[in-house]
Amino acid sequence: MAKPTSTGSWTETTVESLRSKGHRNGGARRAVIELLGRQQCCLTAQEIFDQLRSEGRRVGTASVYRALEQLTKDGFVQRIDIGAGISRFEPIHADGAHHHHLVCDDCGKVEAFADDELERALHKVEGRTGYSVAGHDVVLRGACGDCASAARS
Amino acid sequence: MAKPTSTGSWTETTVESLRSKGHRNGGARRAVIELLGRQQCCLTAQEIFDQLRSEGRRVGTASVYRALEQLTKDGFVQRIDIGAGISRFEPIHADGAHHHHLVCDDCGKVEAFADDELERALHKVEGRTGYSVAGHDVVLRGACGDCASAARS
DNA sequence: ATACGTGCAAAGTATTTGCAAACGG
DNA sequence: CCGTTTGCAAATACTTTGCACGTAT
Repeated sequence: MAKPTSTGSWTETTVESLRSKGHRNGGARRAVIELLGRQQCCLTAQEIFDQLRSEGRRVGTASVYRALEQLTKDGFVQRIDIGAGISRFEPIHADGAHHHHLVCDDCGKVEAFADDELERALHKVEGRTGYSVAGHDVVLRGACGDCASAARS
Repeated sequence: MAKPTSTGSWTETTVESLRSKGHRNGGARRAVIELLGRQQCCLTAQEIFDQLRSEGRRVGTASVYRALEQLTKDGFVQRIDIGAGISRFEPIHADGAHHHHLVCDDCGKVEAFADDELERALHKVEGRTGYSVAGHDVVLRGACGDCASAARS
């Protein structure tokens, strides 16, 4: 369970990689990258904006969206669509470790889970599709423990 | 392979079930249900609206959205979030047969695929989550055959 | 100094809501 | 008849775009 994830590595790799592509290291995008690097799971654009504001940074929503779009296009961030009209974003770690999401339809809570057998099954299917599959996304929807017992009582 | 799926059954079951819950059988929702029942894969709300209009029905977008929301809540329709801000909808068939989606990042094409091993792996994981899982959704993203070869040339 | 990056405000889309009229049972 | 359902239009929510200014290199 305790995974030796060097917390800062994604942040550093990402910043360095952008730099080597000739991008500058401006405040807003840097702040977005650093915030994402600290997260364990996905955040909405609004959450990122609010968090940065509450840290005192005078960022604009546009910069957050622009940074996320660029990071997604360059393969550093995965965009996850769970509910209609709200996108969530999380870092893609270089070591290939990744997880999927478990959503409570009731309270809206989002949690992560990982499963090797599922990954293997996905990988097999991907080879059969005729597509050049770049990524996948699995969402399980249902009632979380709390909401399920609340409903039962 | 040949499964005796009586094509109209989902439509009928859904209408009947709504009726038994005391809902009426008005024109707009009925039209949405019938259209969905004829589909093999998912449609966007806009596609449903356009299709109904082109058939000469004077439906409003609101009715389409309201019908879809109700059908989703009652478990007759699955909502699928592929791209940001666009939801897609497809009937949930009673026999449990269902498929997942393959999306081309390039041209936006959406196709369906099904895989038993993947379903088994999902089912196993679902039991371990602590959630009461109501449904799942898998999306594979990448370049379809056409777009991949176009990029290569 | 010179582009790239940024913040603000306005625009653009997808979806939801308010309400009076239409309609099914 | 009565209450659900509907269509329209206005409102909302999230995201994108235009533009002048700031800032890293």
